[in-house]
Amino acid sequence: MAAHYQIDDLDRQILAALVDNARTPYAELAKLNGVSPATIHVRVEKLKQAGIITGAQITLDPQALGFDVCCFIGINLKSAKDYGRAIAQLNGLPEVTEAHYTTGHYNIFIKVRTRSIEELHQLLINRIQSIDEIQSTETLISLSSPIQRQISL
Amino acid sequence: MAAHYQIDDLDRQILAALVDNARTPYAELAKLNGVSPATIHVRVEKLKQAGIITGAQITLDPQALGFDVCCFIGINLKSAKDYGRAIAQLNGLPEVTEAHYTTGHYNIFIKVRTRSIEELHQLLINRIQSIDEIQSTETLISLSSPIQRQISL
DNA sequence: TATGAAAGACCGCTCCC
DNA sequence: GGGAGCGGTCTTTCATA
Repeated sequence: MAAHYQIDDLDRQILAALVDNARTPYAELAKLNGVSPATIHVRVEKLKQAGIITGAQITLDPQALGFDVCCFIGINLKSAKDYGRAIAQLNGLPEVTEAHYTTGHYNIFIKVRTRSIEELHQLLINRIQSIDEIQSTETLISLSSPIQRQISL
Repeated sequence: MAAHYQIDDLDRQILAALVDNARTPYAELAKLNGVSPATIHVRVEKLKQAGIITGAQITLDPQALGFDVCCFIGINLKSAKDYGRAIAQLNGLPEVTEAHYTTGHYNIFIKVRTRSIEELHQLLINRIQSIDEIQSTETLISLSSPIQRQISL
């Protein structure tokens, strides 16, 4: 992990291509950048060891799986020191895909996906607002997500 | 895209494994589930055609790349009908990794990554608050992200 | 130390049962 | 859904500057 590895233009090109499609053949990357496949391989290994590339995932379309509702929930705790316990409970809810400890209006900010508004309703009442450490919640429903991407370089 | 394809346990196992590691060999998936590699292949193709698997990405560690600051910004527009133009401008900012059209306190809700607080400051003043259609913004800085995952099945 | 070229192993794809 | 063969890709090794 250590210090930030200084990436160059070639690294940037490789990352951009692999973020777009993790299965891009090294030969293609090599041709696009005018280097040999071995060079691509060396660079990818370096990026992995630098901790920049953390893995490869397939991407799922939540809507195709029936998860039509995406929303953010701002959470206020009764006491800021309850943070750890609250997170542990939220972690047990598969619908929660992100949780952040934030400054600003809320103590914790989470992203949630459910199959329907009804399911969101039940989740909120039965599983989230019932967590002892939570004082109040505020829900922002995402009606559409026009931007969704990884950091660009 | 059409109707939701009904996935079974085998599909779920495959998806879970490939979300964890997109390079998991089909032979391994086959052995784990007591079926043949060809069956895995058929299932993966089916999931792709159903639009459930949308692709494969490498995952980047923003911090290893020097992007240490993650925050959410709630945006209120002067007029809700300016939505499209505001999104178009936000789309031009590489630091913006998500944008949602939301109900609740804000019209638009975005996720942003910068290398430093200073960079966030500049981004806010010079590139975001300077967008004509935007009336006001509210920033929530993420101090840590204890949960970060795709939907589980 | 980083690159270029080539050979080997592995995986995924396609046929047929 | 299972099994075998082909093609392609990744990986490794060696040579080079």
